[in-house]
Amino acid sequence: MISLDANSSPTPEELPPEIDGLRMTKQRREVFSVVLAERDHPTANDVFSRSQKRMPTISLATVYNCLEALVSHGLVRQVNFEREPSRYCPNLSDHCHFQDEKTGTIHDVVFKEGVNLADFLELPQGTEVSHLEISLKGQIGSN
Amino acid sequence: MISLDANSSPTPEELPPEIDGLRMTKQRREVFSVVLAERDHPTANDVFSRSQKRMPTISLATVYNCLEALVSHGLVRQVNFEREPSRYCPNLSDHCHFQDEKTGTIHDVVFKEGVNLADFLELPQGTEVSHLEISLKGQIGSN
DNA sequence: AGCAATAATTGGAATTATTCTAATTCGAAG
DNA sequence: CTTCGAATTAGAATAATTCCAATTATTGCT
Ligand SMILES: [Mn+2]
Ligand SMILES: [Mn+2]
Ligand SMILES: [Zn+2]
Ligand SMILES: [Zn+2]
Repeated sequence: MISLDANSSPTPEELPPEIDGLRMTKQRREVFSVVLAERDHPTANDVFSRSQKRMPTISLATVYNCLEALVSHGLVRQVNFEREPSRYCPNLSDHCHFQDEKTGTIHDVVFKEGVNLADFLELPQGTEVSHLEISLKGQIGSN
Repeated sequence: MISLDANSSPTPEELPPEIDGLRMTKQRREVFSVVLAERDHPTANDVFSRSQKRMPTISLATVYNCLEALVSHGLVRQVNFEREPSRYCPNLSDHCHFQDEKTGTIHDVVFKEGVNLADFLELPQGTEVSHLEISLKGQIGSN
């Protein structure tokens, strides 16, 4: 289990050689550590440029490959806002996303204690939900 | 106010020359009537091919332009599932979307009586939500 | 260690939904 | 009827993402 402490995210070297059955290659560790390092929901391109600092030879294709591997193994979440480029989120707890229309900044939003989906949606009974995405946009109360 | 009765949607000719301050050109009426005709959440391309039946000279660019005009005037909703092409929905009531992973079919899902956003989300106080999108994927209980 | 098999990485090309551009056409208003 | 801003059009451009084929790295044997 990877620590998500706000003030100390693992360097690539600190990540184990395998997580959850996923082989952690040098590139995957780099990409994962970049996603873990900041909670700003970077795009693939953001991850690419940040990764290049430590690993100048990494390619954008590899960043996409690594992100896809991490997402499909449940280590990272992919976040979408309308037709904008996908963003990546290291927060695996149940949450959704709010984008400040002024700045573009994305904030994690958690569900209130003990609420669950079926409680507020009129879902056709027997429905098995495998994926849920809630995206909000608006303004932060600034006054 | 446009009728949304399941079994009689307006033909282009039946639509007025202006709705809500939006000038309804021949093409906009055609596109709007196509979106109103079926509740299957067509993509821009779907709308294009359906429109071409009645109006063979309409262009894809125009379909995009018309959909954009209709969406920004609140007459049609734009619906997104992850990175898939946008879809368009004539249902203006408060609802969200469920996509059957088997068939790709999209179903409208309504909120239970009297629930409201702030009731289940831990939103930073003072937040003004201007846009909300909830997208679900999964399987319909088939047994 | 040496070797074969397998998986990951890479640069560049391809894909594709959508947007842009510049020219033409339309239509409301006078 | 003319004018003029708005809408439509065909086609080019854009941009995020995926694909491809070649190279490189890693794993699992002997
Ligand atoms: Mn997702
Ligand atoms: Mn929307
Ligand atoms: Zn998040
Ligand atoms: Zn809908």
